[in-house]
Amino acid sequence: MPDAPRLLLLDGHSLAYRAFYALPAENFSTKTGQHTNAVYGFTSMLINMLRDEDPTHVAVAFDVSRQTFRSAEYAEYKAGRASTPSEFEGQISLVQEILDALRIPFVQVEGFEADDVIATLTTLATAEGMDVLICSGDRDTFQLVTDRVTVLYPVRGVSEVWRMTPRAVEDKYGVPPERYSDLAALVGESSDNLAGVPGVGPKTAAKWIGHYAGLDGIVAHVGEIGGKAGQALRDHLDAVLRNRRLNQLVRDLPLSVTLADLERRSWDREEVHGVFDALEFRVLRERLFATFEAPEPEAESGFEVSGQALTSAQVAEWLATHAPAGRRLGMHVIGRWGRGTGDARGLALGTGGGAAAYLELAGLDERGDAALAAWLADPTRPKAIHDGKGPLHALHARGWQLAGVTNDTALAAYLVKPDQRDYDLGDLALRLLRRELRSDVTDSGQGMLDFGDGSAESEASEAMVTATAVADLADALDAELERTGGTELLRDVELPLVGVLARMEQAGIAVDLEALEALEGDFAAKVAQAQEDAWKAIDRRDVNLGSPKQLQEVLFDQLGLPKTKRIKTGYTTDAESLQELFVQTEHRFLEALLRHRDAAKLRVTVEGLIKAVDEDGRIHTTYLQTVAATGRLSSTDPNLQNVPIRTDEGRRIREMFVVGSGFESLMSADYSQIEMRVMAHLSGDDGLIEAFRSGEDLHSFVAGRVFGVEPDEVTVAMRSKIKAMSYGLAYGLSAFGLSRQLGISTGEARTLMDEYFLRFGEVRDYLHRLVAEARATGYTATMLGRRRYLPDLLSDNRQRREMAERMALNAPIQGSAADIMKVAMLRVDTALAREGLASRMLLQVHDELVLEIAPGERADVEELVRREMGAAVTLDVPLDVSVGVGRSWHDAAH
DNA sequence: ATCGGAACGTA
DNA sequence: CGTACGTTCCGATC
Repeated sequence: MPDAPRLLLLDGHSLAYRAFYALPAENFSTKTGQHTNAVYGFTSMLINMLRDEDPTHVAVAFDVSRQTFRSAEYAEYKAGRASTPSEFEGQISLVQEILDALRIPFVQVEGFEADDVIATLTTLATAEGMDVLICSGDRDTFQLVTDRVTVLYPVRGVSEVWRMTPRAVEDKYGVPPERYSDLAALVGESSDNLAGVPGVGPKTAAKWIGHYAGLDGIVAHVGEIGGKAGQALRDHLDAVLRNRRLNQLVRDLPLSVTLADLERRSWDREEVHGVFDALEFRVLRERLFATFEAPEPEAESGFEVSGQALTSAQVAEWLATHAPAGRRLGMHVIGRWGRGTGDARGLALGTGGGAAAYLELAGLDERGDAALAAWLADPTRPKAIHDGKGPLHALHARGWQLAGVTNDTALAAYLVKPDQRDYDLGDLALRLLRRELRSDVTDSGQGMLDFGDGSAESEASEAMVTATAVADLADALDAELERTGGTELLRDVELPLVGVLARMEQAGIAVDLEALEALEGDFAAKVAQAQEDAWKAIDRRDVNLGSPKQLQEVLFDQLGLPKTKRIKTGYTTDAESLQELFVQTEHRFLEALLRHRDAAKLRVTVEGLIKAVDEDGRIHTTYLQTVAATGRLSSTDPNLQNVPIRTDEGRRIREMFVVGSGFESLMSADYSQIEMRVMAHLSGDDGLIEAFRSGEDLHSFVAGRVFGVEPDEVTVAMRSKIKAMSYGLAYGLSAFGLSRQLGISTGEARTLMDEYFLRFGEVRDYLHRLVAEARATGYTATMLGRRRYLPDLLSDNRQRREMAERMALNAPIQGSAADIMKVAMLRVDTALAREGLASRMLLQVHDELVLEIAPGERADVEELVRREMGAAVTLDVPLDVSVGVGRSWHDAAH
């Protein structure tokens, strides 16, 4: 049975007004200065309603003027309301322009309120057997609620609604919807300037209504009601009856529209574009079209694949037929990989047109191997693959090279939407192709797919479907990247980087395992001693020092120490707070606990590294290229991007990373202050640019300017304050945050920031511009055009919005630095090969590269690295590279 | 067995 | 109430 038709009715004025107060007006205005926050919020709600409720009919009701039959009866009706803010002016007519473009009728009747129109349409619609949804911020509409009529009442700005069903009204107010007006009359409605009975709230009113079956009953028995409340009711009975007359909605207005006029119609694309363009609603327009023109991915079908298992003898011919010059194949490798190596068992190839093939790699003879190797290694034979670094290891392990990869669908999807947590092929196929990774494989040869084993056969089939999907997805993502300006980034940076990273992973870095194990023992002894001391200090041995919960019990219950910062699970026991407590109380337990924390952390770090040492005595990390939303790499299993360096004890761990046999030394090359340099360049700030060009110490230079002293008069304290502030800038640091970090007052921090921006004003302008542009376009972009989408910039939730603003500030800076480092890695890699050097890159730590230097190559490599890293991009400031060399990573530090 | 929170290491 | 990560441990939950 089809669903009953559903009518959605919106109260245009009340929703726009809600939106106006939910979204900050200063963040929503057009170039011409017209504020649009109310229009934006209303339209956003409208889109959500259309999407979530999928109504068959829609209308929006508006108030016409303040003069209504209600104000005629009671001159004070709605009096005392603040006059409409100037920023709200004109926004109602803009809402109506949008409705026109969307072909949604709006209805208004002179002398009546929007709610009366809604009540009338509700009455008409229910008589016709329709379900009705009312979206209004006016509680008077609750009187309309029935089994078939639901009110959606916005709460918390415009992001959430309460669904007021009969049950919900009863639960909330203790009366059924048809008695809600009685309750409101008794209690009063301050927003309408209708006073109720003093001292009577919803609870009392509901009790009376229940007892006397409504307001009529209450009036009939008004003399029986005792107590102060009863007397108050008798004193104010006229007002109550007046309230009741005024809050009664009119359900039989003469209207110029019929229900048939309210049926949803398709809109005119051009007109919608025009209106949204004028309002500069780029993000919202995307959402509108995404919601209504590309319905939720619903798999229409699987992939039609005509596949065959190839014998060695067939490989060359199949490739010649199905991958003629220039024709890209999707590939999928079956195997295992990790820690810089792997193994491949099978390879599936798909044309995307339907033809697919599968090869058992172990079974290939020389001829098949040669044919495959030639195709794989040929840069002019295009391939697409999904997350190809692992498969690359697997192919390398079998002696094959891979070239000509023109798309990696995981990387491409990452560039299109870098905030996703993973890039599962099946999800991408569903989203972009609307197909399921389902096998509709037909056997194109006679029994060619018969491996004599059902599971092998289905594995081969699935692999061919996957290869086909990769081919199709690659095409779709090519188009998507072209649209969003990511083509070059994929082709020139991310794709070539895959091979570089694979070689770095494969190389790994040598460690001194014996020394590492000795270090573990050392740290373990420190942990034991610290634990002993801590236990002794509190005279008990049953406390797990690694358990925040048990620590809270000890610190705040047993020892009665002052409470620290609140967190979800109680009070924090983080190192900073413990340190503060220690300064206050000098309790021995705290000292021992902090010592235990440090040692325990170092011990587990070392343990993790020991576990990660491979048979070749080296640690092979895995770099993730599609994880960090800003474009950085991340390192895992183990993470070699967070090896301690800040403390002496921690640095001992870096001594364990050493040069491997056959090499002469380790070299560390890092960019100094790359993010500040990016900021100087992108902001064009003369002062900051001069700071870098002068070659003086950056923080001293800046401090000198801010404090108005000569560079040699800058004190250590001045420099460190400025250093903290400079670094904080790129993170969206607030005056509050700065004050907390520096231990100064907020006022002092504010003054410091003001002074800073007085001297480096273009930096502030630039940072503001970043956020404003991101708000307008919906995304930020790095120097190489890497985008990050931040829809929360328009959230009505302040916390989310401000978080997004800090992300918008940071993403282009951190991301541009990441771009530069990626280009540098490609250049260094290429130059090492070109110059025939045997030295190689091992690690990348965001702004640092670690290389292993072959005998006699030190000077050449140093020159090469300085040159290539320094020339990765051309900025208005120099890109300084500092280089150090030594037998260990620690010794190579500088 | 799996998950979220807290804590902490890096840039 | 400063961004971006990954790992470990605990303790609740299944």
